[in-house]
Amino acid sequence: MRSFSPSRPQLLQLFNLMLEDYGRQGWWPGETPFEVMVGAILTQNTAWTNVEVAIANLKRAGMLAPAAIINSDQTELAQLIRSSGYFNVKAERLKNLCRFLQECGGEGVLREKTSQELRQGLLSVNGIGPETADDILLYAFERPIFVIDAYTRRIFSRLGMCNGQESYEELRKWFESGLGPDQKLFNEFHALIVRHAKEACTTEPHCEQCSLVERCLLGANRQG
DNA sequence: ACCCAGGGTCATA
DNA sequence: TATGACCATGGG
Repeated sequence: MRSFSPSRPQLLQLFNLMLEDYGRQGWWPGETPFEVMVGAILTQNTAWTNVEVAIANLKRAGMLAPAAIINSDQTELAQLIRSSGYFNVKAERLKNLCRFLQECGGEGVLREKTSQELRQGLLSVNGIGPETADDILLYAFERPIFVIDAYTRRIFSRLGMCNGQESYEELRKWFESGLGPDQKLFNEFHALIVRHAKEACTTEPHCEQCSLVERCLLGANRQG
């Protein structure tokens, strides 16, 4: 079992192939950084379509703001986000996020912090784990942090580039050092991974209509 | 009826 | 450190 170590050209090749197939994804779907943060928590292990309903409910109720969420009744908040699943857990997590933002002095103050400080702060919030923290860092604070998720593991396992057992940090560090700090690239790359996983590289053991592996290998051979 | 979805926490060994 | 239980709705 090899460690995860695809070459930089391989990664860029893969990125370009997916970009040709799907085009730009325009992530994250959300009008404000705060909406992105809320979405990051609500979409935990949940289909995005279910989250859209929940966010629409929050907007309609005037609840899509830190102060409103902090001051809301948790049971009431949970009902608004019911469609996103785990609603009791997530209602508490939203409150935890908002308290964190408030305690830190607000979004503007956080924007002055380094990515490492910000990441540690987010991870200290109960209910925000590595992936949610990195969603927020990349898509709400526009930091060059590469998001790892189950889709990333699935796709790179099928490409034979990893064994699927690597730790979150191991994979993240590899992408970040391999690609260099490039927020725009990380943004589009992760979005394309999600798109490709849903569209072609599904839970079926092999993706029939997915020619990515072959095309990626062809590209690699052509170059070396 | 079953599986999956843009995870994370907590208890246990 | 590494599993397993738990959280829960909605679509295929």
